[in-house]
Amino acid sequence: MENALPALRLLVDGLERFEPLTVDAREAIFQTDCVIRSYAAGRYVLRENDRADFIGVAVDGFAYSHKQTNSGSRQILSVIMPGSTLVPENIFLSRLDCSVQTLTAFEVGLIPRKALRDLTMSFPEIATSFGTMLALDAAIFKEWMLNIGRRDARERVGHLLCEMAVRLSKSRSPTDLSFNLLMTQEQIGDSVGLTAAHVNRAMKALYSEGYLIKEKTLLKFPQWEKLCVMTEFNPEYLSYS
Amino acid sequence: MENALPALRLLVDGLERFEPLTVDAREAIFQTDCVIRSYAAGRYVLRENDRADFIGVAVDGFAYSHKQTNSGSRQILSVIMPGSTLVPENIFLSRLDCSVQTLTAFEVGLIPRKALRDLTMSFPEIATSFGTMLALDAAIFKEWMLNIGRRDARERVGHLLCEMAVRLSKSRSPTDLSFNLLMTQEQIGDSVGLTAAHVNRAMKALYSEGYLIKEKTLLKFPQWEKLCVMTEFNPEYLSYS
DNA sequence: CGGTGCCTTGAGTGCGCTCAATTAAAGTGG
DNA sequence: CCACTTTAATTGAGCGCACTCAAGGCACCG
Repeated sequence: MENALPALRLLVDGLERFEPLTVDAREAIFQTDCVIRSYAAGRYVLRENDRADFIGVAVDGFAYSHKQTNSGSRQILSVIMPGSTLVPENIFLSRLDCSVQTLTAFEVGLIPRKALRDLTMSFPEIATSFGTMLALDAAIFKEWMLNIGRRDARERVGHLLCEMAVRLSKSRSPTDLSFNLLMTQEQIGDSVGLTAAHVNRAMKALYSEGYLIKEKTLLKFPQWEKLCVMTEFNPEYLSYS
Repeated sequence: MENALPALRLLVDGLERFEPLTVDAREAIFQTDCVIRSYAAGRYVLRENDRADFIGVAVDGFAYSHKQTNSGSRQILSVIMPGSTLVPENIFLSRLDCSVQTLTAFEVGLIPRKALRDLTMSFPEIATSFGTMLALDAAIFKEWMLNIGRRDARERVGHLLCEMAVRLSKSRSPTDLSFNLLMTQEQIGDSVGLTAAHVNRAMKALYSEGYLIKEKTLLKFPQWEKLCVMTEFNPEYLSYS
């Protein structure tokens, strides 16, 4: 498998975000089975209620997890970017509580869940690292609940865009916060509990107030600080120490 | 400390919800320092941004975790009931990403975070159990996001009440789903992203449609199944296997 | 028996929704 | 490279759900 090693390296990097693993633990992860699978944009990678037999690590491309209402309206729960573990909760639970769908062409490394479970039992540091990963994800969930439940449209959309900018910048220069916005306005709406039409109006306002500039798909933040104040975005929750 | 042992027992029960701990692990937890602290209704137990030096286990009474907007509006993130670990994320993170405030008179067992961290490193099963606990909490967060973002007022309130009924029944008879509703309508509103006034109207509708009956604080569900259908409540997410 | 907190209700407003039409952009195949 | 198709963005008109603000009722508590 061509990309199996990079996938495992991404997983290890993710786990070591706060505390380095021991050499043995790292080695054990690299010995793990890992199959690469590719998806076109818009495809399902995981489906709610399926059994969690594999844990995915995003190697390339973007995706999102979501839940749906019977009437068909959708709530996006998280945005998955390269290096993200897909629904890390499923290391500990055997059934999926949400679906994952691709946003772009997407490549995942799939690791058998059982293998990872066994590793958590042999290496407490690995279990703890996964715990930290879950806790960080939960911090984002909480911020999203506040965002969806208690902010108005402009603030919601702005806040989401700030979060994505910071999350994407971790892998790049921390001063240039521009990024390629790959979500449609409908998907943005599904992330923040709004309609596509209203996301459009909110973004129009953000453009005209000078908070955002868009060139093709590249989104720039000419007044980053001011936007953070307006949307009450404080990046700390993305990396609680 | 009078109630230290019951508090630790509750913690062990919580951790063993899916998989039994080994005797050694259980024993190690019981050896842990645990201080009981009591709070009156309406008091803060934990404050956002404080350092997480202790992990709390709810022994008696109810509380909730929340985040606030600068303008003062509040989003409740979770309802804490006897046996709940207060913000289990904080075993893995050293800073609090939300506050905890009591709903009623409240008693917690406080365990030094460092002691629990050390246990997770000595007993991988404990780390894994905490991971499962986080994953179960995350499943509730996700359902709440869907609830807040994509359902109307009546469904939101009904869904929350169904969830509370089931969560409370775990410790009692699973057929009698009635329970003492201790949240004010304002707090319900802060849980589901509505105003107190509108929660009132939604509940009025639920009463008049025969979905709910309230005697004093006791809330009954005369048409449980129908209410579950209406609110799309499916208790599976509370105990994903 | 007055106080205090919560519930209840009304009137009026507005934010975000719905639905539909139009424009723009991105693919796609010849 | 251009017609054709598809998908996304944009905008308007009108509606309605939930909000705001305020008043009144009720229950519990000292």
